[in-house]
Amino acid sequence: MESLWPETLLYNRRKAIEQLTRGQEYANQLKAIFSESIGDDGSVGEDLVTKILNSFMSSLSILNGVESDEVSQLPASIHVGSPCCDGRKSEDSGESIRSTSTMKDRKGCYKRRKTSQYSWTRDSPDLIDDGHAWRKYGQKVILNAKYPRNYFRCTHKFDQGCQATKQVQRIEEEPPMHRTTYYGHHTCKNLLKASHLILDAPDHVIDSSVLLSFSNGNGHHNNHPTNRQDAPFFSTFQSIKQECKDGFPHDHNNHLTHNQSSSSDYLVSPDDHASKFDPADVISGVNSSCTATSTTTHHSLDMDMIMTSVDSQFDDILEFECFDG
DNA sequence: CAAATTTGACCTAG
DNA sequence: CTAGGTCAAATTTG
Repeated sequence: MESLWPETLLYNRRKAIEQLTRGQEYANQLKAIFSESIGDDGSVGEDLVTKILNSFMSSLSILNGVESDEVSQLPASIHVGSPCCDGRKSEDSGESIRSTSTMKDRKGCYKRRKTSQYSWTRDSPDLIDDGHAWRKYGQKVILNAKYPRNYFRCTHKFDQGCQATKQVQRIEEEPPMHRTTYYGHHTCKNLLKASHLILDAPDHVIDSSVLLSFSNGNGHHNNHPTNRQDAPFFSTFQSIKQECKDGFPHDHNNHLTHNQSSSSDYLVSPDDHASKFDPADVISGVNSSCTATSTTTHHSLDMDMIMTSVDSQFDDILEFECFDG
């Protein structure tokens, strides 16, 4: 297991490059669509696609540069948002044990993430199962929020060292709206890996407009008035867990209509610009340029393909972020 | 009975 | 000091 490290890195980076390249291709296609089918305000979209392309290009060049450089640098810089390791604490994330001290004495064994970790937020009208197994570990009343915030971690935190975490909070009652913020990335091998696009919605449903708003740095929360929009992503997932139980008072019946669940996704990342190679930085760079609105099915499909590329290479690269070993 | 949730205490970043 | 993220004992669920 442990001897596989460099190989895995190489392999994963190659895959990442592959995915990026594919994304670049898709972005090119999208650009073509924009430039030919839209007359008036297509320039905005086209501009954005150009930016996307640029991001893809620079990401690729960075990755390629690293490839030719040296692999040994990777593990150090790859630790993106996990703030915990200053170096003085030998304990590392992911391993279970903390029980050595008396049960009541939890001093020092808290590790708190917050502020400087990449997060990915999704607003959705229903509780959407993202295909991962989550375990609720807390609930908090938040100061100016009407509804409590629920904390989930990956079920495989201890058996597989998966550091993924999410927070779910209802943000609206009337049309039930929930904001889910994801932290960290799944390193667990989970069966329902349902991560990407189902997107088989037939004729009708998809014509809703898509807004992908990925921002990084500074602006923690979404102030953009428009960042709630329908997106045809994440439609059909298998099991809807009951994340609705307590944090979300009534409405126990969340019958998620397939194809219909809309959500808005955006990425928030900290503002530290590491000067070294930082996969997540690269990705977020790509992501941050993916801000586009489109109104046709084709466009949303294209965007989805791009996002799939970005997403999967995100997974690829960050897979070795915390290798548990 | 094991796994998941609840819930108040605990802890820490800001 | 406080808000909010995490822990873990108690409780519930399957």
